[in-house]
Amino acid sequence: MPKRVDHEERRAHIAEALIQVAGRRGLHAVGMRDVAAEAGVSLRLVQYYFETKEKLLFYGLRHLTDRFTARVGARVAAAGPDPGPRATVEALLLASLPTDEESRTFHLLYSSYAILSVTDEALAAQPFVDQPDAAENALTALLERAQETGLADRDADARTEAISLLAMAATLGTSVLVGQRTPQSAIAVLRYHLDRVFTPAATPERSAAPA
Amino acid sequence: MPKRVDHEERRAHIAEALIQVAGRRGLHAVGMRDVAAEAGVSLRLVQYYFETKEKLLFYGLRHLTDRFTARVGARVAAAGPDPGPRATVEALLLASLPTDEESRTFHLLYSSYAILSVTDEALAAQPFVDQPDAAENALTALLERAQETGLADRDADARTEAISLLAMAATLGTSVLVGQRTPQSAIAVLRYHLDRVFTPAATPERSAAPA
DNA sequence: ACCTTGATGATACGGTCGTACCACGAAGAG
DNA sequence: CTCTTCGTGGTACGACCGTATCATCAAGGT
Repeated sequence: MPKRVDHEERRAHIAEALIQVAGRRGLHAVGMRDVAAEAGVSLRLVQYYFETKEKLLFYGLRHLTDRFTARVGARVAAAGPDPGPRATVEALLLASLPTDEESRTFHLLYSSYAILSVTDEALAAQPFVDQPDAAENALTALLERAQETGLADRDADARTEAISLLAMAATLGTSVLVGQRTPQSAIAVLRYHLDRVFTPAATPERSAAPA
Repeated sequence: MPKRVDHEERRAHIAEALIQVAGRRGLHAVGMRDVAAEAGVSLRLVQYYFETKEKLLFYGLRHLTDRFTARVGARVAAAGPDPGPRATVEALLLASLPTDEESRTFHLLYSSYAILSVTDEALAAQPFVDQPDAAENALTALLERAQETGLADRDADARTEAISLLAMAATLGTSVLVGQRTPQSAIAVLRYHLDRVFTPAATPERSAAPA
């Protein structure tokens, strides 16, 4: 057999090129030739590793969400060992705001895919629809745990608050993306609601509330 | 001179066709020939009344926002003569949710335009960027007025709450659009926050608070 | 009556896009 | 050594898209 190549690595490299060029010119404007040029390979190779453009786009979406999930996880981990629920939730929400180039690209492309999926049933059947559900469940669990330990308002509805926080983070992110709002003002809005849901109480590290 | 035609009426008709076909197949997929066929005119006429596709798209955006503004106004007016601030705000927010075909199309296309504007500077310079600001200011004023009359929580920050409500309505609308959430659950989330901001107090029609 | 001018139709042109086709190199298997 | 097979390049094809061109019709003004 001739020289064997790691197909998965190649696909990841090409998908990365797709994300880069799509982040600059928009997902709608990217062609196979653009991706090939960005990846530094020939058009034929893009066809070789992804038979069709549709499959390239699907793989690109998967790659995008995987990378972003890892990024959010790293941000949460960077919040420190065993952080309080508030710090965890804040890290989670703020990580999704388009504050740097990578998160900006993610936000733009994820939104583009979501809009595309409304009129493209093949895309709507892709896995990224349950990604928001996972975030919602995780955030709900965090809030419920905070309520049980007395760190969050017990009168609040955890799931509704989780949905609300994620919904706000999404639109605020878009507002930042289109230049209507600054990242700082978006963060301020989110903190406003975190202050409302989380009771000031003791320091987050302490578990016992002083009554 | 030959038969004179109302250009503005023609443009509105063609723009309507653009909105219809874009609502079905997606804004990215619409071509001039599709618009011509939907409007029942020849391709040449679309070129005649809009010299270029870019101008057609710009006009379509304007037409879309105008129609939607009128729709929201009608919804608010339908809330009854001199309704309470809560009823007005609720009508405002619920009118933007994609609950029927027209609002669904609006939400899809407005989002498409917004995403396009991130990578298309000519589109970013279009007027629709200040539309959200107007809604934000109007909603802020409504909340402040409610606070002054004792109908809303005075400890809340009116502008932040206005931003939050609009942000939630936007993302919740998108969630409904992609089929992730039902309109009812979206409405429930919005009502949850309205219940929080607006004090139960007296009936909205009465102006004097009992305390 | 004629001529100007706005409105409309049919069609052609250049470009781009996704995909298909064909050919060649290179590396292990026999 | 040769042959099979994976990887790769170059290029052509057919379709579509936005735009431009040419021609025709119709309705007033003079």
